[in-house]
Amino acid sequence: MTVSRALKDGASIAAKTRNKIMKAVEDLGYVLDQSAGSLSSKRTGFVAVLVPSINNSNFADTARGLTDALQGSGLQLLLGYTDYSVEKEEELIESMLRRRPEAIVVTGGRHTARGRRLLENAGIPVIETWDQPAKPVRHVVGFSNAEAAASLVRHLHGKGYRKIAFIGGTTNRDTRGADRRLGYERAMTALGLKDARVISFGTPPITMQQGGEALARLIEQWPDVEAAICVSDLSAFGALMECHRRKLQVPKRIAIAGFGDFEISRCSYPAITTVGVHCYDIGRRAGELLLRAIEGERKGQPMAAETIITNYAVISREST
Amino acid sequence: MTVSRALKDGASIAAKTRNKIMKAVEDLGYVLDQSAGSLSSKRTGFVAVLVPSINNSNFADTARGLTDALQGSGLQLLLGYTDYSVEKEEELIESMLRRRPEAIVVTGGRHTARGRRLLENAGIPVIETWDQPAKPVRHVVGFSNAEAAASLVRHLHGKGYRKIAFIGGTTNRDTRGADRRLGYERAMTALGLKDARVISFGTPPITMQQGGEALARLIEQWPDVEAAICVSDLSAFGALMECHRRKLQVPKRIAIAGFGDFEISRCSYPAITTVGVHCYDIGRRAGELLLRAIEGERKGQPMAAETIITNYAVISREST
DNA sequence: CTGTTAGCGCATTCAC
DNA sequence: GTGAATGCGCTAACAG
Repeated sequence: MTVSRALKDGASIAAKTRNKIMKAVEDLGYVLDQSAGSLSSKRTGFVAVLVPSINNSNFADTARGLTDALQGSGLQLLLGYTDYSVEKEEELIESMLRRRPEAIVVTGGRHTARGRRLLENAGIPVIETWDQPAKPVRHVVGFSNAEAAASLVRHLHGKGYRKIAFIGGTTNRDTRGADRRLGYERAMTALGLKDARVISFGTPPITMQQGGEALARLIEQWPDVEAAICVSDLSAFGALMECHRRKLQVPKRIAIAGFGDFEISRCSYPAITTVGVHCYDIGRRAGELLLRAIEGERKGQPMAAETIITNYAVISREST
Repeated sequence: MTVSRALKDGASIAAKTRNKIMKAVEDLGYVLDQSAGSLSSKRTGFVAVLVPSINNSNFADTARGLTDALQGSGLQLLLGYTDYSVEKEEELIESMLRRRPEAIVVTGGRHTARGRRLLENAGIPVIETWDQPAKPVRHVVGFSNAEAAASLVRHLHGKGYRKIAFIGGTTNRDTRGADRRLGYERAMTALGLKDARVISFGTPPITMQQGGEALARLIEQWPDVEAAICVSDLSAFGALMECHRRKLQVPKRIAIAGFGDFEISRCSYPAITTVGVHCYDIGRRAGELLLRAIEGERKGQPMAAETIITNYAVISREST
């Protein structure tokens, strides 16, 4: 018991005893066993985080925001990749819960029925991010992808563009991508622009290269198109480079816009108009929310459900 | 005990008993507690993985390769970000070991003295990746960054370039970046090109934007430069876009090359010459190696140290 | 195929 | 400031 205390921080131990213990620890190469500690104390120090993917995506920034927020709290991320599938998400929720995380962060508000049930009954704080679900499980840190995309449509409309197309993936697996398309369609209708031009190409998340190929199709199918909104900056960049190859002037001949404000859209030439969505902040604020929620649980005073809507803004650049 | 068995896969349980148990599990919303299981069975099912960063970097691909390799093995990644610092790495090694991972994967062969000691005494398989250490702790999956960079220099030399510059970060924190610069310098000397032109700009990992700014400096300092090798594709892309802005023709006026074969170098216009390094495969093969090593440990037959050198190759594209 | 016993390595709780 | 007893929830090992 004395050793256990010596290895904690805020315990009262005689300096002499502590030194003796520390020397033994050093000599033996002793390392605390946290699984045993967790079992006994009922605190695992884990936070489960489920993201669709971590490669070339905004979610990497969100994960970093979370990591930073949890810095020094003694909590550790348990990261899982759903690969944009709610079925995979369900499996992951279950396997994560076996590790007894003290909170769980998921991406989006769509889950399988069982996945949702698992979340609801987990007995730990749940945070849904990157979305604004109609019926959240509990806490939310996100924004409406549909509304964000709509605001981009209105922005382009305000600049005089009328024949505006949307480039996205073929399925609705990427629910945020699907929401963006929905927002595009609604905004077009609301503006009296009847002929929505949607190119669906590639399994989400669509790559730079697929963005380029989609642009080729777009030009072929609707040669009179004036502007293309891409489901993400990566595909927008691919589309932009395809324009370079085809000697289509951007934005003179065709305007290109993306979504997400990746570094690439800031640095590319021309720089790409996009919707900035504060990926890092979503993680950061989710982390802060979660710290308060865990604190509440430990004290036996569960936190009331909280919804944080993060900002987004159209960032107008040279490509439109 | 019967319940415990019913929830495993390969146990012999009467179908009737199993159904009864499963029903109770469903009704109660029971979820196994794996920390308790780990304590008892001495298998945590964790694999610790330390990478410098996961944002916009090759390491995200390596992590994905590892994830894929471990798919279905029941092992779960415990990911940590060292932020390119060996001190942070040391801390992370220690905190990871408290979780009793069954293996640990680190990036690079440079560690603090204590970090190395912790790895050596951990009593689990250790894999160093992304490097070819002179004295590995145990297993290695990587390649020589210096040699890879040197081969790029020789490639450019073969194409007729002589005034070849190197753009990298200011410090040696990014040891792989530092190795690449070293390889560049050695190769220049070996080719009889005495005047190495090194631009050090920005804290590693250097961003697209910093790549652009570094190019501006390069042109200013050595207007006669013929080719620039950038420490990574991201900075190469930034440099390329800066050339666009300054109306410097690539590769006519100046050639640009990167490192890492990110998607961006394939898709940008002009496409960027780079060194392909199989990031995903490093993870994948580390994962496979680690599965064998863990299997060996469980059987009490530790695996002999193994070194897997992964391929790299100069990929010549339009930018040179 | 099912059940009993024991113990994994800690932290909680209480006694001194 | 230190220590003894106890149990966290599971699985290994063995018995039946």
